[in-house]
Amino acid sequence: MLSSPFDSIPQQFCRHLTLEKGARLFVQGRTTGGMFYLKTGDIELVRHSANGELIVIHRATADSFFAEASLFCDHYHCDAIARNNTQLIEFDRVYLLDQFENNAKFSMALAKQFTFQLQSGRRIREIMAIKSATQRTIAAINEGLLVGNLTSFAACIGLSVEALYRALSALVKSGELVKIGRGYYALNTNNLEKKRPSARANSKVEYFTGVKHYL
Amino acid sequence: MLSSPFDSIPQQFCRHLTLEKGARLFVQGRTTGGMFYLKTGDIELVRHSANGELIVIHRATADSFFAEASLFCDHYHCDAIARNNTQLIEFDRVYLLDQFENNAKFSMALAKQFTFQLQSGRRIREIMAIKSATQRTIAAINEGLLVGNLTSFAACIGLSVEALYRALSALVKSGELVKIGRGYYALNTNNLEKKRPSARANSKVEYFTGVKHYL
DNA sequence: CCTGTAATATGATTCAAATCATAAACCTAC
DNA sequence: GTAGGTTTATGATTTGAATCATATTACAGG
Repeated sequence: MLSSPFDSIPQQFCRHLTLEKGARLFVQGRTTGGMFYLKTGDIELVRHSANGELIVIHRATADSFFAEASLFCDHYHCDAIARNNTQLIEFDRVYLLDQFENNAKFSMALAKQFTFQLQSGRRIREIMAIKSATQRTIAAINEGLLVGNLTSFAACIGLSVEALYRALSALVKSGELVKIGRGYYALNTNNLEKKRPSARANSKVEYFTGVKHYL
Repeated sequence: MLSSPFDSIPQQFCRHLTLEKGARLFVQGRTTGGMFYLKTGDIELVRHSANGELIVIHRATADSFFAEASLFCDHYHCDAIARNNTQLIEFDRVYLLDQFENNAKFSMALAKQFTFQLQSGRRIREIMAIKSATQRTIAAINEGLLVGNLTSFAACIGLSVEALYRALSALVKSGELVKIGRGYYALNTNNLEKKRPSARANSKVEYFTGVKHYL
């Protein structure tokens, strides 16, 4: 479930939290307690802009980390609000910093985590720059981003749900996707073989397609 | 110029490189040599998809880092191609990993770098999810993303240059921006004061607005 | 089981950004 | 200086995604 090095953190440094929809996890200015892993639900990080309005700076979704930078900051720079009932784990900041001082293996594993998330985030940004709904959708699916339901997937890639449904239909029609069932789509591997150039088909190059690897 | 901990790396571990437009920095499968800081120019990281086409997974621009994950991987998982004449620095992987083992201060500074970049990337992603060209533009400017010329800024926030020019015009007309000169725009601070609620104007909360801080 | 709600799905319409066209300002190289 | 390329800029048109409307399916809770 939890990836390295979080799977090795002693339980006394993992605070398991449950938040009701609408509850605040922390507020701007509060002393930082640690970084978080979001098991289920949604957390929105919002900042009050200079002219008073709220700006969403990140929306964390299930099975992701957030507030990593708080490890190196004394105070939170935004509010964190639960947009759904959520379950999360807070990893104790003092423990993590202590591990950084004294446990090179741990700090490398953590830094590795961070760099993989950087990669992942940049890929998603590149995907979100794709104008065509259909092209963006297939790119996102190719990156393994289609995990939850279609509604959250649509939000994740910056499309309206309707646009996503139409894109999925088009991709099924064009043969790039197959519809497994209501709300379930998969890459059409047959189609993949057909389109792959023969030279490349026998290539010895190892493609880096594992998604979990990036996160 | 270079932020911590990169400003403290001995010169013998910093390879200064110059690439002609179109040149390859590394190719998929090659043994990793280190992570990079891009001084000037543009580097595109591209991957060959399963069906043979090229996928841009990241476009690094001036004054940014890339290939951080290569520190923890033996081989590059994409090609890096210069899209303009570029100057960059390669930080030796073996040195960095050695520092991780033996220099807690250094590894913390590096990890801090990573987390700030994570924050920054997520904010940009959130900005790119804004549909309205005008709203997206002002949000990006508020985040300090308008640094280079307007053409690259447009690409950075996923707008056509024309849409950006029109958004800028609209923002000048609405008073949120002021046009300093041809191609130069700035936030209208007068307008800001006017709109800011009086309660907040006297607030003691420190807003986290420094952009460099995030990168 | 029934009811309310959310997710999936598709059709019709609207609207805004992309695209195409054009031009002036500026910058560089010869 | 001027020729060619790039950036900035604006107008006209097209296109495609958002929006609105509607319906079916699925699912949770009483």
